[in-house]
Amino acid sequence: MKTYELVLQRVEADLAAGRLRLGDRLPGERALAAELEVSRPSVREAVRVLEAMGVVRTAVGSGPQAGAIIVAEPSSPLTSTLRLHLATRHLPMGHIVQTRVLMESWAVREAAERADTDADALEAIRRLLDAMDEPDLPRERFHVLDAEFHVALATLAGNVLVSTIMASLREAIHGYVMDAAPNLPDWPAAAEGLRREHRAVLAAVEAGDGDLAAERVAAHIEGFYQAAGVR
Amino acid sequence: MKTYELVLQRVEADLAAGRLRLGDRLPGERALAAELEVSRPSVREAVRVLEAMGVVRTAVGSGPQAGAIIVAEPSSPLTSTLRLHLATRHLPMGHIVQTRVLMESWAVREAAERADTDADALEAIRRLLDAMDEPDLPRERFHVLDAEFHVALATLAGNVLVSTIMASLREAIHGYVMDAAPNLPDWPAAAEGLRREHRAVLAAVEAGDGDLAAERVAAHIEGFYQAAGVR
DNA sequence: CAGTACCGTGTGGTCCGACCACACCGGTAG
DNA sequence: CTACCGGTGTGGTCGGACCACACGGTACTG
Repeated sequence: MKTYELVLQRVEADLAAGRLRLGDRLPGERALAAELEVSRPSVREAVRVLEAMGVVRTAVGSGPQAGAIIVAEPSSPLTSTLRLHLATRHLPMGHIVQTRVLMESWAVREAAERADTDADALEAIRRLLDAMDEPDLPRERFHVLDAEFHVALATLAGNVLVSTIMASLREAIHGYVMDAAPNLPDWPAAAEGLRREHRAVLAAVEAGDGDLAAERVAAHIEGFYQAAGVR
Repeated sequence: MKTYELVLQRVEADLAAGRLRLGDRLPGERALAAELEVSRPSVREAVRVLEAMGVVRTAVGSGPQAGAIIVAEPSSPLTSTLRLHLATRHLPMGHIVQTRVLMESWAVREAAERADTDADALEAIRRLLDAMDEPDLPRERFHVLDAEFHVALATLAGNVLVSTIMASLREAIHGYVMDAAPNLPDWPAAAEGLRREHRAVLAAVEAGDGDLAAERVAAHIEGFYQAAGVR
């Protein structure tokens, strides 16, 4: 058992037992080291891992906002882990696209069929689409808004795990999407098509037609990757 | 920019550029520190993060197996991240179950409908189910085999991301399942029911009936969590 | 008395140097 | 030729030190 794992165990146990809650501060690195009878570097390595997992956020200085604060940010670690593994080329892009289709189809079907879908959230999504109608929108900005649209869509289903995974997938592949964008021969026309498809998906959700929404979102995603030749 | 992030960037760039490949060794901690003009502790923190992400595996000693080796193990980091966030109680168990149903339903449907489903994999799954028929099987062992069965099912679909997420979900909640198992009033009868349902799911996959397989696996998962009262 | 500038204090961030346990590998003794 | 055994390089751990920073109370100023 490595020393820093001891620290991790301790923190996880404290979390599970409710001794540490969201917003609480971890004991200082020196205090934790003394308490567990390990060195400060070992504690630091553990804190780094927790930070990489999105469990704590660290800040220097003094006062309530300084130190290692317990947060719940599962998205960023998933994103960086996916990005790293994409970089190793042992995670085929096709599998990521397939997973996106799977999760987003389910999410829009779920959102369309539940009666209590958040009206404010729908309104926010409409505003996103309006922003994408802006002429002369830089490509980068378009793709960022596109990503926000898809994540917002997935969030409608009300499952934090699904929307977190969706957000991570989208962020992790953002760079690859941007690299592939020049492959589209006629960008203005392609963007127009994407806008139309977005509206169509949203319309199906609002109409409560889950099957149609799922079908449209799947075709939308697969169509884009095929056209852009992302691989 | 924190110093250890510099090291992370360097490694990710090397991976993306193909200068580091699976099985390669990272330069030694001292060498890396000298090369990037940072201290060894900073390098160590970065290596820890990479290890936590499942990108490298470290070992002491000398020779080809020592040092930090590039691996592709996306499952373990997902597992521990999920476990940690589960412990923070900001990741409802219900959402995890829902996600499992979503992904496993898709996986068995996919497996049932593709012609080239691996016969060896199916045979391995049958052996798993045979092992679960063993009388006097300890509960812990039963649940481990159960988990292996579900992960193997998900792997049939041939999507590494889906099977990885499935494996992580299953592992992350294993402890909670074990804690909840005593809630089942009549364990032998419950185990018998689970065995029957497993066989039925596999039969539907082998028969090529995707809809039936998806329906059965969804009912199986939801039924268990409802009966055991996991929350 | 009110406002402001200032410095003490505790935090994480970074670094250095040292020693340990371990696994391999090559030289050496049998 | 074989078996032993130390050399060597690896990550693992430690203690201590200094830095930059942010807060918070205090002392000074008006």
